[in-house]
Amino acid sequence: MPEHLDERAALLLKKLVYSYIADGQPVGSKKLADDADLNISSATIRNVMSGLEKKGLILSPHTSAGRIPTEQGYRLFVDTMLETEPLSKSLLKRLKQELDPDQNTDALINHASQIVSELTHMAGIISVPRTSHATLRHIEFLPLSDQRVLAIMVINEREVQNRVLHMQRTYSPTELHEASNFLNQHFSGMDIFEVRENLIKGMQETRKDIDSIMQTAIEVADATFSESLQSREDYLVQGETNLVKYGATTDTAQLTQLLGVFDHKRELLGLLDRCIQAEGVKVFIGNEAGLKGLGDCSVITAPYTVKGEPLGVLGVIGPARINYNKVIPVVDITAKLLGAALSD
Amino acid sequence: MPEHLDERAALLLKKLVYSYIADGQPVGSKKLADDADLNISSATIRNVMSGLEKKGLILSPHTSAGRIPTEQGYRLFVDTMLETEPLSKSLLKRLKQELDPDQNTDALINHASQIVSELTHMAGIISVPRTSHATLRHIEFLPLSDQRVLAIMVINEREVQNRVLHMQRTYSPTELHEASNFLNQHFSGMDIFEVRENLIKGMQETRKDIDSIMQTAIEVADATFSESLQSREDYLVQGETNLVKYGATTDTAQLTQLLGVFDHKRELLGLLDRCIQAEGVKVFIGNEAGLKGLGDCSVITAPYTVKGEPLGVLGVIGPARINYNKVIPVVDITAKLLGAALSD
DNA sequence: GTTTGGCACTCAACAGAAAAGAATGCCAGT
DNA sequence: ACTGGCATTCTTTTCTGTTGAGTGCCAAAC
Repeated sequence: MPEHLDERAALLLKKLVYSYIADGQPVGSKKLADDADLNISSATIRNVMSGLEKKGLILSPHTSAGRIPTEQGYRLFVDTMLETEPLSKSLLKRLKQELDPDQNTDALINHASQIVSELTHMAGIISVPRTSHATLRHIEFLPLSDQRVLAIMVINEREVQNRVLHMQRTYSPTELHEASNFLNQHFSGMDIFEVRENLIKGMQETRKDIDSIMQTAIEVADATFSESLQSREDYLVQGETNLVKYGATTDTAQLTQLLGVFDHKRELLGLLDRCIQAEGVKVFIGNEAGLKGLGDCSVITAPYTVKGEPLGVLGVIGPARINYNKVIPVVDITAKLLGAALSD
Repeated sequence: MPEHLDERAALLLKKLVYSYIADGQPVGSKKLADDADLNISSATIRNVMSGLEKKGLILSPHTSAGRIPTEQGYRLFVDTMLETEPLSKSLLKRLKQELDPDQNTDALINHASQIVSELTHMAGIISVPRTSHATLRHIEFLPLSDQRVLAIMVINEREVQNRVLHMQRTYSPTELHEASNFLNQHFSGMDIFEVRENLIKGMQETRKDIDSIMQTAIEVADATFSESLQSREDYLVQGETNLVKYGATTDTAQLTQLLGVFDHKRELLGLLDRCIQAEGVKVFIGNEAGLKGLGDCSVITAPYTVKGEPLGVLGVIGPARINYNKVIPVVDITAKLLGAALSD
């Protein structure tokens, strides 16, 4: 459809989108004609606009209103005529400060989504990193009351996880201590999957003549890993309330529908998952995202990578009528900084 | 002011509140007269109502509308004529399941606030437990790159915290290992404040002839504690979006104002703090809470205790027009279960 | 042949005015 | 002490006319 667009038509569309983003008001021919840059009359603009409307790039909500961009209009705008503004120095500084590498993974993830939500006034979403290649760094067991054991694992250098385990019998402190020693000596630095496999193999092969330390280690460690390996696929939403504050004009019904999107975890996760492979920023406009209830909304995502490996996706979600110029770089840079912070 | 209320007047107020909670519509004399239970005419009801209005318990938004309860009306209702419904068995079961003691503190806190938010369709708030008497259970240091050290602490039997520390120099793995051993041997079971004091004393007294292990231990541990002791006073809000979905009628301006309350952390924290001492459920109606922007809203809180010691406060916040009968028990029971789960 | 000014037309948004409806307050009767 | 009735008061709704923004089209101008 978008057979090559007239240069002037393109410029007009651009101006229109900018104007609509700024005001939120449908843009009429007169308003565009008043723009000092272009010296053409409103009548001419009307002609061009009518062409744009035929191509499905803009539409008028009703007869006597101006035009607003359609989904495809936004699309074309974002694809071909977007001029992103570089971040201000102060902002960049703040971002770097906030994403200080001296934090554990969870805190980083949290801060990242929080900060984009705050800066863009949209809702921030972030998928937690999939621990695809989790290497065991350190493990420790502590006895609790009632046949329960507290397991603490350090994975991938930095990430600390802990679980409360229900065991079959009571273990003494020394028993547990020796077990963790054993595991740390033999398996530290190995991939967590390998560790598990090794443990299972060890259990089957030498069922009998296994010494009691290793026996303990295997039992407790197996319980730990089997719990922790279950898919940690998840995401985090922050600043939903921005949507309320921002889209003050939109009616409540639409708002509830939008917020309802977050209740369907799976779909949103699917979307994020699809973005993880793509490099750089992706912009979904309106129904492109394939989510119900997202009419007139945009989703902007960027994967964050550690050493070239995409770990997860950072993004924002909000009304289609947003300042793409500013939001896109924010998401982009934040994702990059997050990746850097995580890889440190 | 509430000089003893006529028995009939009280009944009427009760019916009125129920009706208003159910419909959200101002209640007229006719509607109450239609109630089969009371065989009095609407005219009589009007007389009684006029009395109630003089006492400031109800008011009419405008001349030709019915009456709605005032803050004091709600207050009286909650104080003297509330008949809480016991929780359904299935609900209780679900609550117990969700608040399974085999989780770490953070998860429990999270689940608790999530579940009350979900069940009550209000926003859930919960203050994280103040670690007033934090006894050190176990501590572990792991070296990271670049003079950084990962410190892992187990406090109060169950709670795991970790920090990334920036040290003055690089420490070797064995050095750190010995340091943690030293600390575990000498200070395990002590209050964390005491540990810190002891360390400082040790540092001052034996500045010179200290052996290198203890030196390391002191340095690293001091860094850890000084970071971790900073007030962990904080709270968590969950399900703010419920407020949007629920109060569909209210206009956006009021909504934004309400959501703005969560931006003033301090005030809300103050409120929660005040509740921690009170036993049992507390209900704040409207401006009683002393928060700006909370007109027409209620806050319902209940402290959760472990072994009689109040640790924090669980609550919900939402429109004044809520089903107190159901919400109060939910908050109550959840707080109790949470306490039980935490003390296990 | 592109651009422009002019003009008729459409339709949301606004503002009154009128009508409808819901409750109340009061009063007189039971 | 209750009750039914009635005038009164206001909101809510509906209708109506008016205004103004913006379009589409056409014929003239460049």
